[in-house]
Amino acid sequence: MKERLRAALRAALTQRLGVPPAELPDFSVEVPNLESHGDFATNAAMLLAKRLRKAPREIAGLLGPALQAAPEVDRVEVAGPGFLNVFLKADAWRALLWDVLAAGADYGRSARERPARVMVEFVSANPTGPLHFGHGRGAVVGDVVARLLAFSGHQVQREFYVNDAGKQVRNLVLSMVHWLRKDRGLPGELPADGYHGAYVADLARAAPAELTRFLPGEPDEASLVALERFGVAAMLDAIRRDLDDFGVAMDRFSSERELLGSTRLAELLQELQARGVYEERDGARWFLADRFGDEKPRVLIKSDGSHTYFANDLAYHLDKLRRGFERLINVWGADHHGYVPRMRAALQALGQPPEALEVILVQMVSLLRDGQPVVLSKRAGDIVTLREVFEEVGRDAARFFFLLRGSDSQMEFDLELAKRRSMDNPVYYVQYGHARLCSILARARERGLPVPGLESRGALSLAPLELPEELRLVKKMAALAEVVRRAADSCMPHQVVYYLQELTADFHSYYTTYGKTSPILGGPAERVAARLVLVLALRQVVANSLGLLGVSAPERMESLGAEGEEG
RNA sequence: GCGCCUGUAGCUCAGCUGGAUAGAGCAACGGCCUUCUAAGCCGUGGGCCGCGUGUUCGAAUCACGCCAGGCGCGCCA
Repeated sequence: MKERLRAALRAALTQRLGVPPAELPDFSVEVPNLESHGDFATNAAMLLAKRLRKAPREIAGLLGPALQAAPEVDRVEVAGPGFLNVFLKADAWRALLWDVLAAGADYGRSARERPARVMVEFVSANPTGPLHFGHGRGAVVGDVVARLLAFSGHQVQREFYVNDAGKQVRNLVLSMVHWLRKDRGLPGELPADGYHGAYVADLARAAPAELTRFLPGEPDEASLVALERFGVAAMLDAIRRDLDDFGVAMDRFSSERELLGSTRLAELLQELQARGVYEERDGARWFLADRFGDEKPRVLIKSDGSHTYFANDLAYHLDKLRRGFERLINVWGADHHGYVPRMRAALQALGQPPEALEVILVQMVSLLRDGQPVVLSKRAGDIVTLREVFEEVGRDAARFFFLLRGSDSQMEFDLELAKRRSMDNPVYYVQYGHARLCSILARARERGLPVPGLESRGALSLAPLELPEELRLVKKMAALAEVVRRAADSCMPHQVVYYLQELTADFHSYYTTYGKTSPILGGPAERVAARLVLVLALRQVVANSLGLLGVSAPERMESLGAEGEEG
């Protein structure tokens, strides 16, 4: 509808006001904040005031009739400084309910004229331990951004980059060796950057005997590598399980080590060399990143001949582009932000579009228990794992909480609050909306009331839906596709959360306001039928939205009991 | 010192690419359950949108400068 109004405005501007098509202003067509300002409003007249040397309201008066021509339009008003407010006929809105039922689980999905091939790389935690609490936010944000992109018509691939080649995995295996020796009473110390957690000892003890034959001696390189592979594989398995149980899917785990084995890096270095942006200094090899907007040159090959993490990661990003992905979305912790200009510089230096790389920087999450920060001692190796958190508060609540704030705001995650089954907890509010809708339908069937389906389209009139609250709900449902597209394009999944909260709030309000005077299942049969169509459509929209967040849509929720201190 | 993020109600945060009278939840206070789940609803109070200048028909939103908090500035990952 928005697009049709836009087209009508463009036509009116060129034909009635003689504005050349090339000089059309970039006017808006928006849903206004106030309902009295119509279903849609445009600022076109104000933008043209200067050029046409006319008062905005006068121009608006000329444009109005053009919009009026559309069959869905009820009336058009000139308002305020020169806004055009467009009101649609109620019937035009009501018809949308059938569209919702027809589309079902696909309602809100968009098709793109030109879908982009998008890679979302996220989590990418070192395979040296289980996912900890801090990984949760990036995991959910990446997961939902991927869902949103796919639902809004793009082709999406999700990947986890496995840093299985560097110093960290070496620290892991050395830590394992330390624990093995300790078990046997052999001398030795944990390496300075070693891993303290008890899980490392468990991991070491789980190693098959043939991998620990070097004991009681010191391991040679081959033994170390073998044990390292074992440790990494086991940790990666644990990470996969954590993600799986948290509702986060990956299409592929890309191994840094395997990528190293390919010739990508060598080619890349040659290419940089050929372009004259690669130099040797002090025994190391540098990429002259400062020529491409970064602060300073960056080392690719260290003086000991090993690669920096950056070198390998750059090879990986190039690999993504070669595999045909046009948009590379990475979800990184905000502490890695300094890395962005470096990667962009390198892509640019290699003749790739630097803007292909989009980085979602997620800010820190502080963990609270009952309002007090949870203090963690890194030295003692105590970490709060992601699994502990979602097992404590529940997967739905954990996911919802991580999505509750924009990625670039730091946030607090209060365990007690997330667990609380009360009004403070927004996830239950939304889920309860869905359960309530289901319960109305169940009650209707119990009472033997016919629940209309799509087959009633055409036969059943929706005209009895005349309450302002009912029309408001329909209008909000109409916005889903645009909300999803917007959230996807801007990588802001929290927008869907807010949408969902508004939608369910409108429903709860409608339900309660009329619960006594005009209950959904009361009154004339035609009205009940029409309202059941509204309920069916609402349930679909709520379910689809929850689905996009990876949060379950329960059909019923256990009642807490009104007189409940218990529980 | 330089760079990135943030600063909006008592608290936690929305506010889309500049639009009309700045919103939500929680907290506080007052109401609503014989009838579709009260995990709900209705109402009241609460604001220098960090500060200042600029851009323009119009700024919480854009630009610049300050102030405050967080993070980063390795031949670490």
